[in-house]
Parts: sequence; C-alpha cells; structure tokens
Amino acid sequence: MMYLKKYFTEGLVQVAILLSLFGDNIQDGPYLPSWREMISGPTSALTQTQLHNLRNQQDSQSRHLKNVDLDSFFGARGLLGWVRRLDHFRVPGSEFETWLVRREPDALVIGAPGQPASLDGGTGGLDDHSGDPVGSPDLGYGPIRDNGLETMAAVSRRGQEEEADDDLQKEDTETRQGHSNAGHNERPEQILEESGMSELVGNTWREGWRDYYDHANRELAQDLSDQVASLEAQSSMSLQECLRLMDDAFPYGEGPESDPVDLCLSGARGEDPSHVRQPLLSPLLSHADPSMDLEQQWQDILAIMEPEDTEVDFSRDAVMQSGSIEGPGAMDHDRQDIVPGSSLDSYSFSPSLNDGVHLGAPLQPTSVVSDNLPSTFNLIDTALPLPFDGSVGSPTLSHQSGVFLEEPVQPSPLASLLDDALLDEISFLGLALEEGFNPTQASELEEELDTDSGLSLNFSHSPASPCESEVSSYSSSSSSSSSSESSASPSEGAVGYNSDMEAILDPEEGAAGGYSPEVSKMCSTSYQNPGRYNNLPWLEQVGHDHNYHQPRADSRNQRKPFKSQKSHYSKPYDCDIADKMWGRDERQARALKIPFSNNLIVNMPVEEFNELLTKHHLSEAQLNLIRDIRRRGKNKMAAQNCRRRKLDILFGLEDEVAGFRRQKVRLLKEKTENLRSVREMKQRLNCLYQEVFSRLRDEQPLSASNYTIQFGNDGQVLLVTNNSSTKKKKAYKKQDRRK
DNA sequence: GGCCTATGTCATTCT
DNA sequence: AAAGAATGACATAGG
Repeated sequence: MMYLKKYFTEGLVQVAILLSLFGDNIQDGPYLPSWREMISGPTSALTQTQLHNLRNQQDSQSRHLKNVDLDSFFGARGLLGWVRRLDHFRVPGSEFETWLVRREPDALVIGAPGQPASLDGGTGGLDDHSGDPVGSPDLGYGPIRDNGLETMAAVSRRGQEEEADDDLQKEDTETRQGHSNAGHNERPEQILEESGMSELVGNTWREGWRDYYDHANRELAQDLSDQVASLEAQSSMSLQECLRLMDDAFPYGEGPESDPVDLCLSGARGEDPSHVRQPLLSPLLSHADPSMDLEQQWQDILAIMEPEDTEVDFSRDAVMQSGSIEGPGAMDHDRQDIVPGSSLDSYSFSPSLNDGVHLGAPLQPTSVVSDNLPSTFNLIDTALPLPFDGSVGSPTLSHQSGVFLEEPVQPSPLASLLDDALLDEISFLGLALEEGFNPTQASELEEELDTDSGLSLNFSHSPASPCESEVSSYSSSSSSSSSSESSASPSEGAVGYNSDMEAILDPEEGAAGGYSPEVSKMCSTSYQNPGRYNNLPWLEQVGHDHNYHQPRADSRNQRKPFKSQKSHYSKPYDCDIADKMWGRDERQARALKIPFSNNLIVNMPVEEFNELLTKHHLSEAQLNLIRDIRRRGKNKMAAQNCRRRKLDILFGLEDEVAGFRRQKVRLLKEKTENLRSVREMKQRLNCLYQEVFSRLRDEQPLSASNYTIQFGNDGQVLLVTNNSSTKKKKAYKKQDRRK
C-alpha cells in the first residue's frame, strides 16, 4: 500500500517505471511470481488494461479522467495480484513431494507429516539405508528418490523464501477465508482491500470486469487447489499409513521373509527375494511396533480407505477393468509408454503381477493427446489394484482389480481416492484439447510463452503530443501559407497562432482536447509494434497507425493526400487550395470570412478563445460557426482518443488472455506431475499388498488369483476364494495385538 | 455493388 | 453553469 501511494503521488513516471519492472517479473519462471511480487514490491500491473472506460460507463466515480489509467493500473494490480496468487495452489503439490521425502529417509517423520524441520535429516537417512542410492538406480526406488531430491530442492527453496511466503500465504489464506465466508460477490472487494487499493478502485470495477475475471479464474484455481489439497490429504495420509502398517507387519530383519519392497525390487532384478537385503521401508519404519498384529494393521489400512469407498463408481470401474472402453490398441499403447524409460520401470512385481498390472504411466503426454479420454482415465484408474468389498462391516481387501483379476471386479479403494483428481484432470485435459493444447508441447510452450512477457510495456507512444501536430500547424489566417503545416515541426509545441494575438499558446494548454502525453504513455500498448500481433488475424485490420495527430505516411495516406496527409485545420480558410481539400467547416469558415484558422479555433484555450471572439466584431453566424468548428474539432480529437483507448483496452485484454493461457499451461504441467507422483505411490502400495498376500500360506502357497483377504468382525483374518460358488474360508488364528 | 475500415460528426452523458 | 471529455451511433469516403 505504501509503495503504491508513493508511486501514485510521485507521478506517472514512477508508474511507468513500475510497469517496466514488472515486465521483468513476468518473465520469471513459473514457480516464483508470487515470491517476486512480495520481494520486489508491488510490481503488479500485468497489463495496462484500460478498463476505466467500462467503469466510467457503469459507474461514474468522481475521479479525474486523466487518472483513469492509473486507476486501472491499480485495479489491475489487485486483480492480477489475485490471479498470480493462483500459484498458491502449487503449495499442496510441493508439500506432497515433501511427504515423499519424509517418508523415505526418516521414519520419525512419518508420524508428523507437517513439520518441515524433519526434512533436514532426510537425505542422510536415504543414503544410510539405501546404500548407494545415487549409483543404484535399479534398486527400485529411483522415482521416489528423484522426487525426494526434487522435494529437497523445493524445500530448500521454500526455506529460503519462507519468510516472504508466509506473509503471502497468510494473505492468501485470509482471502480464501473471506471468499468462503462472503461468497463470490465479495471477492473483488476483498482483493482490493487486501491490496490496499479499495479507495482507488470504483465499485463498477469490482462489479464489472474484475468480477468476470475473478469468477472465471477463481473457479479454475479453486478447483485445482481443492482438488490437489484433497488429493494430497487423502492419498498421502492413506498411503502413508498403509505403507507404515504394512512395513510393520513385515519388519526388516524379522524372520526369514525379506522386506516386502525388497521382494518387489528383487523381482525386477530377477534375484531371489530371500537374498535381497536392501531395505527400503523397514529402516524408515523401525519405530513401529514389529509385533503389531497383522489383522489390526489391515484393519487400520481399511479404516483409512473406507471413507473413500462410498464414492467408488462401481460400474465405471468394472467397465474400465474389463476393458470394454479402452481398446486393446490404447492399452498396448499405454503399456508401451510405461515400461521403457518410465519412471516406474524400476518397480517390479511378481510375474503374475507383471502380467496383469496396468501400470500407471507417468501420463505420457503423447498418449494423453492421441488417445481418447477414457483411455487416459483407465490408464490412471487401474493403476492401483486394490479393490474393495462393499460388504458393510466386513471390509475386504481383495487382489481383484483390473490388474490381475478375471472375476467381476471390485472397485479399488485407493483408486477412488483419486477419482476426483482424475476427473478433474480429464476435464482439464479436455479443455486443453479443446483449445489445441498439447501436453507434449507444454514445456516448450511454457518456455516460449515465458520468454514473452505478455506485457504491454512497449511504450512506443508517439514522441509528440497528439495535439502537438495540430498546435504546430497553427497558422495565421492572414500570414500563413498552405505550407506552414507541413513544415512545422511537431516538437515545436508552442507556436504563435495569430498575428493579431500577442499570446503564445502553451503547448500543454493547446493539448486541452487531446490525449495528453502522460495518459498516452500509460495507455499506449504494443499494438504499434507491427510484429507483436502478427499471429492474430483479426487484428490485422486493427494494426493501423493510431498517431491520429501526426502526419501519416502510409500508402493509404499517399493515396489520400487531401484528406490524410494534411489536417483539416491546418489550412487557413483563405488559402488557395481547392475547396475539396477542405472540409465542411473550412468551406463554411471561408464563406463567412472567419479570420481565424480552424486549428486555432479548436486548440486555443477557452479563455483566449473567448477573448479572441470579443476582440473581433463578428456576426452571429460567424460566432456560431466558430463555436461549431471548435466543438467539432474538440469532438473529433475526442473521438480519436476514444478509439485509441478502445484499442488499448482490446490489446490489454489480449495480453491478459495470453497471461492466463500461460498460467493454464503451467497449472496443467504441475497437475500432471502431481498425478504421476500419486500413481507411483499407488504402484508401491500395490506391490506391498501383493507381498503381504504372498506371505499368507496354508499348506501350500496360496495363489493370489484364487483368494481374497478379508477381515471378519470378530477379528479373524479370512481368505475367501474368488469363486463364489466354491467359496471357502480359511480362518487364520487371531494374533495377539501387542500394541 | 457489397463489405470493411477509418474517420468525422452528432447527441448525450459525465466530469 | 459552462466547457470539455467520453462515447455510442450514424454517415461518409475509400479500398
């Protein structure tokens, strides 16, 4: 606020400087705009939207017209500040990655997933327990490790900028709370208040365009942030608990069984699981009670999953897993995308699992684009082969899933965790596809777009005041010739306008009716740059010269020498140019022998104009004509300025649209990354499930394809055959809980 | 001749 | 209240 007031009071030059500074900001990477805004101060105006016109239309606030651009600047600052705070929705994503780091290297962190302080020991723990994590990419936790490293980097960055971000997040939190409490209609006001600009922005602004932008973008951002937040909360907590419990059930070094994860990993390497002693989870979970009852652990797992089960879409899951929607081609394509070079290819499963598991590919952009959306959904949805038995009171874990089940499928509880996220992703991708967005090009596009500031900071305004040309074209009605206008320099500014008059026009006063240079600087956008909007065909006809008051030299003007190359008011009424060169006013003025040039009449200050009229004895017809000439001349300049402002608004909106598109690409990219991480976690959980099942033995090893693990209400662990006709239950002795 | 664009002008409202 | 600014609507010229 203080910044803004300072700049506001110190004049428009400082505002221009601010805009220039902001132009640097917009070129930052996609992860730091909010920081930069906080650190660098209110470099806020994304574009110079000339929305004051709209505001003036709807609500005529008592602000000076010459300040409307500044108003719009500050108004845009509030709006765009909010838009840029959409970056906050990435915070959940960042925290989600943080969770990965905490879980892997440091078991103590698991119980307290919201404490960044424990992250410091994460890297060391990772190194200690994994042997040579960097040099052993085939250990199977490469993706997680990578995520962890990324997270560490993110956390490090976060720590460095935490102080600034705290303020920003606080502000954002307050904003969101206000939004949730007050509803949509109060959001713009809240934004204005938090930006300290409420006193500068009119009501119409809040009710008009800002509402429009606020509504559209907040919906987008809110959906994303809610989705990511819920996704993180659900999946991270559930997976975390599951992994911990499962690892508790099979602690490292206890008994002949190897670590569950090691089994999975060793399976990928073709090693004997019993000889593999590369712990992945056990060291991290060593704090857990190793004697914890398996049943209790499963129940804990199911308790975590259960709330999500009610939202499972059975029919869709069944269809998906039966492959009725996804064609074999798409399936094959997905698999091809997954295995080689994928971040998941380091995960391994038992042979049966490998046959059936439909690994969630890290959302290969090509597959997303080339395949239909259902296939994409299937790709994601079937990534977790953990179904759920809907029987009330008897939660059942089943290996039935789209992965390795032949029987009627049951929805996966963990898969349901991601339903919302997946649907949102689909809608997002659908939207992107609608607009021709290709995720494969997202990165390139983002880079390309980021290089384009999207700002209209190219103040290629006319060096001369819009009225200077006319002022310079003043000529005495008696002494000036027709060449006076063409030879006058626009920069001369003040020119003696009449031999009868002793006063010298002040150039600023002479620009009374024109578009003031300061305002022109504020409003001028880069549409005068011929190359900027070359890709907008509808703008080809718009990119004309808007220096209305300057002599024009384009081909059109050459074809229209009489009308365009010389101003109507540049000729004295008694010059010997043909009548057709003059407009109606010139002709009438000459007919009535008005002793002033039209330029003089129009651009003269009103006091001097009135004095001039009184000095000369003019007839009523002459006075009326002079006043009409002045009125029409003023209005003509006003119309020119009005049209220029319209174009300024137009291009400002174009800039904003470009900025929103960049942000959309950025958000899609982040969402894709988050979903990929979730899929990886689901795969790991599935691996653990398979391992647990493989350890349940009767007289002989049980086939995972024939049995389903169930828990009875009495605490018994049951193995239910998948064939309902020959259903038999094997009750396992309830183990003592040593909790 | 019709369409489009640029520009001027008028009427009206607002500052 | 006057002057001017702003702008929608319309007319006109030219391509």
